Amino acid sequence: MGRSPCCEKAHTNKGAWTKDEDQRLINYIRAHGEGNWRSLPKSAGLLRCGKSCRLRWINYLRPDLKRGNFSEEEDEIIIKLHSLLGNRWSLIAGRLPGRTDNEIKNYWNTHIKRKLISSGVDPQTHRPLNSAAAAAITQLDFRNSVPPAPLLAPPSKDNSSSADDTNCNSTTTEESQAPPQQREESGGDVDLELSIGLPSQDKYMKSASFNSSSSAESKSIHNFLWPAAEGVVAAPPSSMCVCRTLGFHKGQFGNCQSCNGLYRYL
DNA sequence: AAAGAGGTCAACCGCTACCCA
DNA sequence: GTGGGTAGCGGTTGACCTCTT
Repeated sequence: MGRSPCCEKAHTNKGAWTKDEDQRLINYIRAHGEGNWRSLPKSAGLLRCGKSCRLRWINYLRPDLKRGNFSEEEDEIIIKLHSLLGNRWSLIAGRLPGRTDNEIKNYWNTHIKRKLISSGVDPQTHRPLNSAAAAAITQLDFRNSVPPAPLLAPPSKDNSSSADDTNCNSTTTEESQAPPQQREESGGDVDLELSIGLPSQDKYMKSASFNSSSSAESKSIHNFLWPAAEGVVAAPPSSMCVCRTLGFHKGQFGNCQSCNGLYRYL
């Protein structure tokens, strides 16, 4: 029962990669490009599972990887994005050029979590630790009713659950990965105003979240991340653009009145 | 110096979404 | 519309490293 394994485990190496294996993989990808991971090991002369090759390349060998310590700025970005996206490491990584989802995930678990805890912030809810219990309860409530404010919405201190929010709503089916509720009253919290650029949208276009049909999860991510960078026109899949009801007309470009992002209403 | 504890991170695993015939 | 193959994701593991006693 179940699927056949992605490779013949009896004939594949596991564990740490050797320099020779790395070099073979690098050489092969330089010559043929990424993709077709299943057949790559054989073609490259590697006794590895395709999955393993892909991971090794993406997380370690890719030439555009930054590696090295995370800067304070990166820390802040990760914290902000995590507060909005939860454990969507690949999406978070997409906003940090040169960083991989695995790297960020590890960094989060080993450094940032601790940093937040030591500063009295719950790393899951991003709320002050002493109100974590209350936050958990509120979060459940929010999933059923009150959505969080969108990512780039102008700070609105007095309308935490306005009608606009209802249109740009965000729900998720994944309990453990639900974006924590935006806090509107927690003064000492992490500043959520995110003013970083969008280096590339390719990743989002390709990501499962964006390609999937209009799930609530997709709406959430689109709503948070799609607003275009300066000079960039974003054209989110129509099924996801929950903001279009807020002032767009079909075929037009414009700013979402709720999240202030640049959209095209398809 | 040695041993144990704790931290780090590369790699693996299992699941899901997507693509295409 | 369906099912198989594939890619990608997030969680977990375990080997290795560093620190502490």
